Amino acid sequence: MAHHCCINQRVKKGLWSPEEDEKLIKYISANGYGSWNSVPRLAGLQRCGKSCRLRWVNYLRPDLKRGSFSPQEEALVIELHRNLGNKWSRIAKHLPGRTDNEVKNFWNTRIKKKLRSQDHAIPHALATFSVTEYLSGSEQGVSPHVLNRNFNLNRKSQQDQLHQPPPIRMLQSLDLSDHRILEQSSCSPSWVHFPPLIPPLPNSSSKTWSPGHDHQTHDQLGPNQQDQNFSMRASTPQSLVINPRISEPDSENAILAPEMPELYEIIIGGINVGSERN
DNA sequence: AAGCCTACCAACCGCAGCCTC
DNA sequence: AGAGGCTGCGGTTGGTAGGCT
Repeated sequence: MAHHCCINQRVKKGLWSPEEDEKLIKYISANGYGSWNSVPRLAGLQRCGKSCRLRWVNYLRPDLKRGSFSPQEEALVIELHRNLGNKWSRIAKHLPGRTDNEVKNFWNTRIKKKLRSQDHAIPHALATFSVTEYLSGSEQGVSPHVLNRNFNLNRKSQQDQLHQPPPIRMLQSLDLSDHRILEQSSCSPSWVHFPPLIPPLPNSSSKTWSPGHDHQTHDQLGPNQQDQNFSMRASTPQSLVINPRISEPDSENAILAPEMPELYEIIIGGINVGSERN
């Protein structure tokens, strides 16, 4: 059955052309998105609204992080999946710049296989030292240096993988059930944080983003992605009204991490012990 | 060089849930 | 209360690139 938004429309399917992307970007840049169903008509696209939304959310959004998952993201995905199951959107909320689709693909293509190949599904690092454990340990004042000793970290190689700025905030959009789950696993959300991939919104009430902040690491982008990034910069105004329906992380409630100097090294070190990245 | 295999990922599909009337 | 519209989510598919034989 055709989706209701596609009924009575001659809609195109399949991959998006650069021209279509450009149209969608231009339209949303100028108007924001209120009703996805009206977007294709108003933007001059022969797509259904659902397809437009998906394209925007998964690919064209300016705050997306492209490129492969970092080891710390991988660790977080594994940990969150352990707690949340296949709740990709909820997992993705904890990974700024990543979409549910991206997380899902990442899980299905990489982690699942990796875990399967390593008896009992848990990478060495997480089997012996999970994010949760570290986090709860940190709260109890366990020195990262002690942990570093245990994992025999190679700081140089870790630094090479760290293309992230210092940690700032994470789990800022946790809902209550997420909090409960993390509490059950003795993990305090206030300690789970991650380098920001997009500039934090100025405040929670203004639903705007500024494409002027270009945080993408261009050398990680494929040619098509670079083109699209270029398009974004070329055509996007300084601010854009985002549909209020889309829930933004609540900056008011965002928990700023006080300091987490070596979390990355610890997680990365652990992961590198148990598995190699490709 | 050609064919096959595998990994990856963009996009689609169908359903559930929310909202409005 | 319930019907219809819409959005978001999770599962799945299909195309493509790269490696191997």
